[in-house]
Amino acid sequence: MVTISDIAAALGVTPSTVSRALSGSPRVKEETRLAVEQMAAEMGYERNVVASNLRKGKSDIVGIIVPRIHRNFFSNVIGGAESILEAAGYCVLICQTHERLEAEVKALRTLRNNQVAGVLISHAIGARDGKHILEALGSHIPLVQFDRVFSDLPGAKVVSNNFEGAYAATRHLAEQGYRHIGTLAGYMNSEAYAARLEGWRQALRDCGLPEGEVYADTIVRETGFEAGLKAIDAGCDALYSAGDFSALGAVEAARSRGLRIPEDFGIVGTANETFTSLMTPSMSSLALNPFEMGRQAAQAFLEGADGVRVVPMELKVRASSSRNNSENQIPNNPCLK
Amino acid sequence: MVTISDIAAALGVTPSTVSRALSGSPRVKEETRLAVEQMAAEMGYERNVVASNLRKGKSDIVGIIVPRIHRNFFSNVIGGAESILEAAGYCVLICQTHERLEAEVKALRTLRNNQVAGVLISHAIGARDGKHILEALGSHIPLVQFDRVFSDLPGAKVVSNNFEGAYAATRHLAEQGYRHIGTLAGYMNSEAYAARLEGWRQALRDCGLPEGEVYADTIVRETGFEAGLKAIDAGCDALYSAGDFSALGAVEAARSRGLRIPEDFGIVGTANETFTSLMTPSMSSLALNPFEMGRQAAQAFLEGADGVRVVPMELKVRASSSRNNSENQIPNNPCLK
DNA sequence: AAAGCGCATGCAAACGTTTGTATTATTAAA
DNA sequence: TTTAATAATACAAACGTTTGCATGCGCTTT
Repeated sequence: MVTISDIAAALGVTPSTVSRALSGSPRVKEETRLAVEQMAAEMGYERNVVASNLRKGKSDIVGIIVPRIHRNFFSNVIGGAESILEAAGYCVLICQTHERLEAEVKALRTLRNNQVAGVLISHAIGARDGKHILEALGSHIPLVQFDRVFSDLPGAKVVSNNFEGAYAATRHLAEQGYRHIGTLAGYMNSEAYAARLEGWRQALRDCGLPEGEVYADTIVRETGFEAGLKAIDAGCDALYSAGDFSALGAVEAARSRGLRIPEDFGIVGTANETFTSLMTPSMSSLALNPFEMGRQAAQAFLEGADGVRVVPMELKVRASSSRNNSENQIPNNPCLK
Repeated sequence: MVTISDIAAALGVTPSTVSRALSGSPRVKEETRLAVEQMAAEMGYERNVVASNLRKGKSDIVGIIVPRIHRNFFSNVIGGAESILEAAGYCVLICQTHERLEAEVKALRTLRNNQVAGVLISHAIGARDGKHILEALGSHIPLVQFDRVFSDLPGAKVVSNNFEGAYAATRHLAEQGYRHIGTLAGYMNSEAYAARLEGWRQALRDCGLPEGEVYADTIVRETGFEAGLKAIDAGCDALYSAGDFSALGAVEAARSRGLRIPEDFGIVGTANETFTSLMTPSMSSLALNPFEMGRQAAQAFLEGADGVRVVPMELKVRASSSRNNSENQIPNNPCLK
């Protein structure tokens, strides 16, 4: 491997001059810089980033910690963050926690030990608060949280307008003539899920509908199925689900009870997973905007800005909630596109 | 940050002894090791891996380069590799190429500059051969290729039994009584797709069916739709598709021509994407075993072994190819479970 | 008792870069 | 022409770890 010393020797200058020339310091003559650059190219020099990182005390790596990369949402966040970070000369190191707190702590340790320039994180369900996070990461590495955030942690946060989104979804169900709208809620230690629950609740109130059933901690297909059965037996004719997989379970529950969708039973999920548009009937879903959230998180890191950024959600109306009862339409639903 | 020198000073020994103690060298007394470990824990020491990497000339990072992380296949490969590598004390750095050769080359450069311990890669469609790869990565970093491999590159390779899998899928269609079976093939510069094409061809021969239509370079939904229309117009009553998304497109094409699935038109995709089991009718698919491929790739890296490892595929028979024409069943199809 | 050996540790040089300070060459001002 | 100021480069010390070689000590062997 060719080093700056090799280049320096070849040109009869010192390594420091070469270093400065290559990093664009104004302390070298233009002529020298050109000579250095040409020689570097000629000799096939590439900067040893490990040495550089050691000396500078930080690297050009940004860590991204997510529960699972194969979730559409997270892989798109990563894509969005990557698009910004790559352009800014960073490379990204991706860690999965599989929803386990220990894995999250371990990932933070690993990133700290690698002296990453910053960390973008969406917490594992297993994480209850921000204490461990700060302890594991230390306080001098910039931290940006997205989607699943802890308000007690410092640094920037990027979230969806979960309240407004769930409100719009629920209101849409009401417009379609459903009158007994329950919800498949997520984990209540997550602010995002809590906000969706409140949005659902508020929409019911505003539409003059009775309080609906809440089925908490239903995130996956299986629990969605079970909760779906319970909801149907309790008399629900529609569900707003805070997740798509649980919504899918509920669809199967409705089918197993012989209900037609959307005629007898309506459903709106959340996250706009790929399968929602491919299944039959296609499923309405409250889409997050993960790519934009990733972009915003990366921007927040680059700018070193604190504060909360809100990325709007968008309701994708599909077959599972489209009864077309136009007489029930509530005009001017602001969130409905 | 506390360093080994701090620990050494606190104990009245030298940094070298501390270093040896912490890395489990047999050259320190058991007693000393204990004292060092206790002091390290007490002072909250954590090894500076950047410095360590610089000195050792390599890191504990393994790079994984894939076209897109959100593809089910790749995210599962990553999961499999992670499960092995993490246990072995490595952490993984994931890079996406978005199917672009330049991005692949850039990722390899980045990994090399970070002195990763090894690279696991599945090539971008844009990559034509292994020349650029070796040039960008250098020759002293172990390289393991999976799924999309170039035989002209050194190092281990992990592939599916594409020929046998496609053979089984096609034969299954023949068993179900389909008589005019075309194929939606992938890109022919990929050995995996080429092998699937041959498996399809061989199955037709062995089943005494006429040569079928080949629609190459159809990988995505749109091209699958167009090729599907052509296939139907050409008289096909079934398709083996080398991808699931193109198979989905073909399903939509059949629908648009008023054909019933599976009664009038049969289809088997490849990859077993999530949506295949969720759509209606559910789609048969030739499942890859990505998690196992990831495990094998990681193992190959750890063992430093060259050679090719073959991971078997599994045909998932679902509604899109199930006419239940039992009189046409070919007994003892070895690949059919 | 001297020589030989093995064990535990110390010493010091690396790994390749960055950067504060010192030095020299160049130009401008007096 | 001398002096001051500035530009360009050189010098050298870091960053924290690892590791070959040297050292010293206590023990066995002849």
